[in-house]
Amino acid sequence: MVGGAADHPSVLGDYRLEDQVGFYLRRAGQRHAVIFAGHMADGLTPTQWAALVKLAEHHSVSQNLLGRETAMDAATIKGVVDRLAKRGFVATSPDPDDGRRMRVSITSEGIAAVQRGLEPALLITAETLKPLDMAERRALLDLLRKLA
Amino acid sequence: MVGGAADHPSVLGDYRLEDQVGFYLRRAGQRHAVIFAGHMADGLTPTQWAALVKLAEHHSVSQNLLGRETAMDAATIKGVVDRLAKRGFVATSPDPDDGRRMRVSITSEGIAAVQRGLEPALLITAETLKPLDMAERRALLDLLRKLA
DNA sequence: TATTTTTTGTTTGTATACAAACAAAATTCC
DNA sequence: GGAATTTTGTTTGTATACAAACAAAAAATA
Repeated sequence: MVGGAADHPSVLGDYRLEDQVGFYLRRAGQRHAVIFAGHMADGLTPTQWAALVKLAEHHSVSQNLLGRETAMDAATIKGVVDRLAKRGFVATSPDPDDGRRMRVSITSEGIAAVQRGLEPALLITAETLKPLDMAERRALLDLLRKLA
Repeated sequence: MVGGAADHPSVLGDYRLEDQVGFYLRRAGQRHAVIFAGHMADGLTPTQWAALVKLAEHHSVSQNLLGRETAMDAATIKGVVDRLAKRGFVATSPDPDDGRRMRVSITSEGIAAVQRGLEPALLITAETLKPLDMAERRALLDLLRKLA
């Protein structure tokens, strides 16, 4: 007799939600999101923060490229940029050299927001990794990098 | 001179998006979601699948408890249950012993969907973990469990 | 040059995810 | 028994996330 425990329908066999990576990736992501929302300045979301950080490095990139560098597809990055623009952290202008492109650049207010968010950002990463010792943190980062 | 590279504004110091767990948790979750959507039967989403699997184990639980066991808050599990109910995979009824509770149970069609989804589900986990060897898979699961 | 393909951005629709505010029922505490 | 608290579920609003369909511009190719 295999996979037919008395009080469980045999449909699932040995399959358990608690054995699947996807389940834990979702849980870990949720926990991180809560920590992020609890610490970040100006109510910036993880994706908004990612976009601002990239813009602080590049100062000006096309909207889709910004999305690629921050792991967001075209539809998602558009919403993020729109919301950042509405708050004055980012400015958009048509690319004079390419009629398709929308150039996105960070404003001085956006830079100020990055400055306010930097300490919280470090805290967020530290708090997320708090359950792990240093070797485990390195291992997790390595494994996630391989996975993505 | 620290943190002031020539072509980078010094705002960020040593902070890099690519060093933060949150960024990789998001990326890994996205990759898993794509793999999931590419293989799962009946167009079931990860959360819908999680709910169905839990219901296949329990057969009948309250809506909020189902949410807790599948890592969804009250508002989220409601939407998931509503959509599963609309497709006939799940049935809801008021709990006779507790006027607040909504009892959720899996239907025979829901069980059939779980049967159809089981092989894809195993494939999804395998494909997600493909970049890692066996020791790394165990390590990742352990670390994510500690994290969540 | 003309056609095809690719890239870029937009819009719509569906599905998480959570905060906050709310109502109703059950439980706890005095 | 009665009041305060907790639990359960709903609704609204905001923000990802992606598929699919579309349009416009640029690049590649014949």
